[in-house]
Amino acid sequence: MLDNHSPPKGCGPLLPLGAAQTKPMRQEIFEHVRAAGRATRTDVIQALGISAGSATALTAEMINAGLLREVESIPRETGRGRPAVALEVVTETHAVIGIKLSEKVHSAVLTDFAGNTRATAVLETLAGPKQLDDLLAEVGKLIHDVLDAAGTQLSAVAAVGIGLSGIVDHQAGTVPWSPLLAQRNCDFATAFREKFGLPIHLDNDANMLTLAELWFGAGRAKSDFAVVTIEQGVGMGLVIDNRLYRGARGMGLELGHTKVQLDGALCRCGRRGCLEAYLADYALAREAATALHLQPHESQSPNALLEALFTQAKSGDEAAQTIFRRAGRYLAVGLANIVQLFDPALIIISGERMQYDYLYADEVMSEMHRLTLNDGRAPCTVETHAWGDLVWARGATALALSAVTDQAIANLA
Amino acid sequence: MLDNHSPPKGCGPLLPLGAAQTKPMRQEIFEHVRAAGRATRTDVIQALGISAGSATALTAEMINAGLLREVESIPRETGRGRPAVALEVVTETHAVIGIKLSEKVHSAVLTDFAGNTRATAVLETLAGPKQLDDLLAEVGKLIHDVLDAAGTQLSAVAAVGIGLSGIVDHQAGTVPWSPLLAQRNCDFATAFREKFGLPIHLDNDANMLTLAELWFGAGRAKSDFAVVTIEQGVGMGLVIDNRLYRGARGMGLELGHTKVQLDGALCRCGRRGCLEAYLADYALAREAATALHLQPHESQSPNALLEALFTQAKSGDEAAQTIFRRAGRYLAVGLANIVQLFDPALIIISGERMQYDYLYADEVMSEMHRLTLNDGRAPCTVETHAWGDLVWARGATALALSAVTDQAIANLA
DNA sequence: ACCTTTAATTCGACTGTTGAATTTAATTTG
DNA sequence: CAAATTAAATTCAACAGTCGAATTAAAGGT
Repeated sequence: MLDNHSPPKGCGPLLPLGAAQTKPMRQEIFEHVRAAGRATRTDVIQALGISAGSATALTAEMINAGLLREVESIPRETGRGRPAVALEVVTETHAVIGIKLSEKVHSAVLTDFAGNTRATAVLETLAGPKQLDDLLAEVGKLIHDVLDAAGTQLSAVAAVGIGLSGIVDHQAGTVPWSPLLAQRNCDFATAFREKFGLPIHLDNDANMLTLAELWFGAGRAKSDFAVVTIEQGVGMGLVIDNRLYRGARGMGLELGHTKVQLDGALCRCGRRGCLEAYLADYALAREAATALHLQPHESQSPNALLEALFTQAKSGDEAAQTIFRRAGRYLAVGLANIVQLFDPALIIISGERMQYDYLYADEVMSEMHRLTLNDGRAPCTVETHAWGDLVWARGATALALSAVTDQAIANLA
Repeated sequence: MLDNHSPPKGCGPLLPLGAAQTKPMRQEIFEHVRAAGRATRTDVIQALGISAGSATALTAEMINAGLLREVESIPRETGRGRPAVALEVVTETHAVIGIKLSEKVHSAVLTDFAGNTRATAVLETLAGPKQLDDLLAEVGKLIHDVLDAAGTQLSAVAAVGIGLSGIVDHQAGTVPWSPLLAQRNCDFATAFREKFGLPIHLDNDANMLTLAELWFGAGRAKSDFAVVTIEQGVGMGLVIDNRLYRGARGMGLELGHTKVQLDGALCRCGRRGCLEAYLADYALAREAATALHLQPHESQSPNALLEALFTQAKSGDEAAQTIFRRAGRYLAVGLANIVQLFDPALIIISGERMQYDYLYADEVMSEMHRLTLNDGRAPCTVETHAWGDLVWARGATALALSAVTDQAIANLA
């Protein structure tokens, strides 16, 4: 019957599930109010499916703690019964700063606790890798400027979020590699904390942009979507079940370095056939010289080169058009692969390069749909956002904001 | 100051997080005992970090309910203090059947509540699409056989899990498309329930295999890993945080139809450049005829063709070798893309085709590592398992088993 | 026989939540 | 204008889940 001498080896996963992802109810209420901008207790009760008793107790607690407040003037509507009192986030309690660092320009946004932008700042800078100290000095300048613009001081800031391109370890706060930094494996977070004495949250720029979409943009109403950025490189962010997915080992999702062609075009990373080697600025620029019949020594800035290429293509030049057309086709491949692997309901394409409409042309979309299986289901929607750097910085505020929120709620208990 | 007349639009995700993923503690205890095969209360306390009081109360409750039992004969070890009493799952309470349906042979496994295989059955069948009723008749035969072999009857079975290739909607229990079924959009689950009156859990075969690895195989100790299968098609399963990830819209992860070549080889799906068009059986077979200098009318079974091709390649034939070499290189591309996008700690390659060692050759692995960025981190491990159909069926039992477990625990409260 | 050690149990306390009854604040109606 | 009506918010007893300190249980060591 039962053999006690050979103990069973068992079955099922040996590791426990990731730590409880159930937020305390206080936090869910708070976040619902913030997400709605304003909400009555009844709204909260219905949206979260909680009891009225809990709503009263927990909102009272948070009002008491200065996180929420009742809105004085009720936007009076006709209706019987006791009028509902709207709640809103007390915006003044915590401010956060979000910063996007990039090669030529840094940007910063200061938002209040409700996510409203209070001030912005921009800092032109020299391209090329820098020493960590120099980069932090630029960050200091930015913070100073944005505080100035907001009429506040550093002590009012609860946390800072920073996004930069490259390989960023969000959890550790380190930067294994970035085009902005001369050193490898920078301990960015520690250096920042020493210099500014503020909580810091780092992530790569694609994740920042994805957070911006999740918190402020088209992703707010979607629980699963992907964001693709095409600029200096090709980046990607993914939201699964309303959370930013950072990959199993905390590494970014390197869409730009997925292979779309064996022995294909040469990529910055030294490998061949990466998607980015067909789409990124440098990939177009290096073919542009040929199409524009420039001599090798007639150098221009990459941006000017791309501009010229674009006007050339628009005016009907075959060589210029074929560059964009090929880029578009590979973009379609990249998007199709995302659809096949993640099956998101929405893909958002973003980045300054989106002004070149070859990228969101109908041809690209239809090519993408041709390349994907879709058994009768609604095809994946693709949206294009040609947003500026400030949006990335706002995404960085979202990172800081959510950490500050977690902390503020935890302090209640 | 505060402008009450233009209500804030808010920020942050609008949708709540997915339903609570926190299992009741009873269930965590039960699953830990089952995963360990046998565990004392103290083991449980340490592993789950719970209090001794809870352990006593909850194990007592489950012992009382007949889910767990104390193991009589303690495997006596030297040591002081009160000896710990091991707990184990009461295996007899629930049995489940797992079934893998495929083109030429179906297999079934009957396991007890602890996941031990009690009996197996295999049924040869004709290839080609069938009517749902005919397929269900074959399922009936299989169930009958496996019950016979186990010496039980249908009433002892708590649930059935079935895996089949194609596009399977796990949640709805429907099969939008499968090579096994002549109809599209079969409501398989409903038909099954009507015929057998048993709870049924459907999924595609790649997910079944992935579950098998998670419950019984190399994935048990990993929280994040990918499984790639190469057989008639190329399939993929993904475990994120100890859970099977089914894609944002519940569709499988169609690795086989990711594009690795613009305008590439023709795929079964009618599109060009799909990974599967370079790797799957039919892809190799259609080039095999050329390499083996067969006339078009000299048809063989695909399997025989592949065998012949393989021996030809081994004996040094260039044409045959180049077929395998190309397949291997594209496999490397596919694996590299998985690594870039998901960054798993482990990839398991599985399937009968693994007997052809071109696929797990060192060359393929090193090509894959060449194709991936890895900034100083440990490269992704790749394991190869050439397991038979019964493992897939065992994966199907895992699906049924976890559902039955959820139910049994829920019934306690 | 008595101490030490380890396992398991008991039980009071605490937390987070619910739900019914109640209070509050408005509108509508006789 | 007072009473009825309606809806929002509050109060409060109850309950499930969990913890932790004290206790009991079962062994070995001295």
